[in-house]
Amino acid sequence: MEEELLLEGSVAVPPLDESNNYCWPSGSDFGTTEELMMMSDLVDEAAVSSSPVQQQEEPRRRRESMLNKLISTVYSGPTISDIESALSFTGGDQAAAVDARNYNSAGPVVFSPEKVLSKMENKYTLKIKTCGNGLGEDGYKWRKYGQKSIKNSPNPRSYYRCTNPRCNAKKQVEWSTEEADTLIVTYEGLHLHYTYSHFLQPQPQPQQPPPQPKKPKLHSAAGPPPPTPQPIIMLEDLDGPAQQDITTGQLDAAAMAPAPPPALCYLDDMFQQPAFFEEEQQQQQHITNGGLLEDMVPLLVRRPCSNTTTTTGSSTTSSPPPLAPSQDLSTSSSVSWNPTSPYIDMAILSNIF
DNA sequence: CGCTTTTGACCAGCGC
DNA sequence: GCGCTGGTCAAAAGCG
Repeated sequence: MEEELLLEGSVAVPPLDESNNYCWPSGSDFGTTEELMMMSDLVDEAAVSSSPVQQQEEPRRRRESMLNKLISTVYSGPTISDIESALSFTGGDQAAAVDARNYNSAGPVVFSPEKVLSKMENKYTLKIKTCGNGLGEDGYKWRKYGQKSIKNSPNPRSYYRCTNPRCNAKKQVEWSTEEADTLIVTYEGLHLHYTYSHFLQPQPQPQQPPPQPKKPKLHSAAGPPPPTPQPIIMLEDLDGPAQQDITTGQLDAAAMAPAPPPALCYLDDMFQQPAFFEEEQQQQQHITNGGLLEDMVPLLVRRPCSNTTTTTGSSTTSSPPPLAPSQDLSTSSSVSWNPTSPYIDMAILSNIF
C-alpha cells in the first residue's frame, strides 16, 4: 500500500486552535493552516519535480532551508550550541546569545509571542499556553520535590527536578494568574542526557477524560494539574528512513511492522549501534567537563501537540477529542494514512536528501 | 516494593 | 536582628 510507505516517520501535525492555527511549538513561522499547506506543497514539489541538476544547486538549498525550518519547528530542545554555551556560561551577554526558542517546553501547547520572559544564566522562563487538554509536556521526566504558595499569586508553584541522576535540570511550574490556560514554566539548567529512560517506557496514554491527579486536592483550588511528562522521540538519522512518529512520541507501529524493530526503533538498539557510539565518543571529546556526553542532547524531536488524531484519518478540525493520544500507537497493529491525516510525510522529506 | 507525590519544616537571601 | 519570601529537604503517604 502506498500509505504504508508513506507512514515511515510520519510527522504529526498539531491540531488547530480556536484561531485555526496549528499548535506548533515556538519558533514556528507557519502557524496557520494556509502557511502549513504552503510548506507542505513546497516540500512535495521539491520531492516530485526535482531533477539531478536541480538537486545540486538551488533546489538543494531550498530543501535544506525547508527542512531546517521543519526541523526547527518540531525540535524545540537545546541545540549543541546551546549546550556549549551553557557549559561555558559565564553570565551576562552570553546568556543573551543563546536562542531561547531552542529550549522550550513542547507538548500540547502554543507559545505566546512573549514566551521568553527572561533568561538569566541557564534559566528559561516560558509562557506556555496549553492547547485544550491543560497539559504541557516537554518530553522529560520530572520528579516533583516541592510546592509553595507564592505571594500575590493564587496558584502554588511546583518545583520539579529531572529524574535523571546525572542531570540537575529543574523547572518551576505555575499557572498564570492572567490567563487560566497559560503555564509559566521556568527551566533551570540543561538536560545533558537523552530521554531514553522515559522513552523506553511504554506510555499508556490515558483514555479521555484524562486521569485525575493522584491528589487532586492540591490543584482543586489552584487550577489544573501541572504538566506531566510524555515521551519524546529522537529523529536519529535524517538521511535514512525515519522510523518513529516524531511527534506523537510513540513508536509508530506501522513503521515498524514490515520489519520488526529496525535498528532505530528502540533507543536501546540505537545506543548499541557502533555509529551511534562513534558519534557519542566524538562528542565526548569535545565536551567532557560538563556532563556525560552520552547525555548530550541529540537531534531529538519533541511532540508539538499530543491531542492529534492518529490512525483513523479523521479530521482534526472538527470537534477534536481533548486527549486523543489515548490510542497507543506503540501497540497499534493497524495504521493507515490518508491525505486528511494530520501527518506530514517524512518519506517525502527523505526524498529530498 | 519501589517510585512518586504530598506537605510541613527548614534554610538562605533580602529588606527594613 | 527580625520577619518575610522563595527554594529545598525529607518523612509520610499514595499508588501501581
